[in-house]
Amino acid sequence: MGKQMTEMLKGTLEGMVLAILSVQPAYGYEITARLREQGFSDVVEGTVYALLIRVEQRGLVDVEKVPSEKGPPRKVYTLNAQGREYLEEFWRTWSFLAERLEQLHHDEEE
Amino acid sequence: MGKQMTEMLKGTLEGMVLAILSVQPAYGYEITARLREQGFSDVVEGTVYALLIRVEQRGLVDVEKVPSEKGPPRKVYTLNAQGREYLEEFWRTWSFLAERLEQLHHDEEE
DNA sequence: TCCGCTATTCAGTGTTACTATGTACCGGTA
DNA sequence: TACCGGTACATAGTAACACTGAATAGCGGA
Repeated sequence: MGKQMTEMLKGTLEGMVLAILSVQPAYGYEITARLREQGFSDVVEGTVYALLIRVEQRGLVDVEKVPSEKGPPRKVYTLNAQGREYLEEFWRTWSFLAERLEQLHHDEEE
Repeated sequence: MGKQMTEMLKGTLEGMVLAILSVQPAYGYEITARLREQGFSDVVEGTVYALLIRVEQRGLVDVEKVPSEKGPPRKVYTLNAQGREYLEEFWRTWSFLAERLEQLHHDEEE
């Protein structure tokens, strides 16, 4: 991944993680692995953990410690009602931006 | 506009400005006004000027001073060959991100 | 015992957009 | 002449966020 992607992820990575959590609860290491599998190859643990702490402090997710067979206990995050509201707002913002960008891309090719 | 949009613009605003310049040359004040008209209501001059200086220093645009009837001389920016390459890369990055987000949005609604 | 994988944490850095303010040029008007 | 509003650019300071790099810790297998 390049610098452009790094900058573009600012403001969208958070929404992506919340969207992942809206499908089903997950923990940091797992979320990171999933993102990397989907092509975001240099999203690293540190980034996701910091993000999870932020959304937790803002009250968008609930946390539960679950023991793991393979290592230290996992912190499993669940999207709560406030998080769902915030996620909806995220999609609205994203859609607005995506529409304008589509328009720009289209204009450019004429 | 909210905080979400502010964060999302990091990494996309630059591409948007370059896309505007790829259609036709323009100057800072004009670009700002156009963005604001299109709904990016709190993009301010200072932001765009700083961005234009950055892309100029990276050699993505050419600059020409043009006298104005209504005020101080305008700095008219034109996208050059290197800028076009960079813009193509921007669109590739954007498309990749947009596809994954569409997928996430879709998954979420099942 | 040591290594590799799982899993979390944290201090430090760089980039970017916004805030707030200042400078400067011009035309119109009182 | 003096002032004001609109045009146009510049810049120091701040906040937010993703990445770097390193540390800690638990578990199983060679």
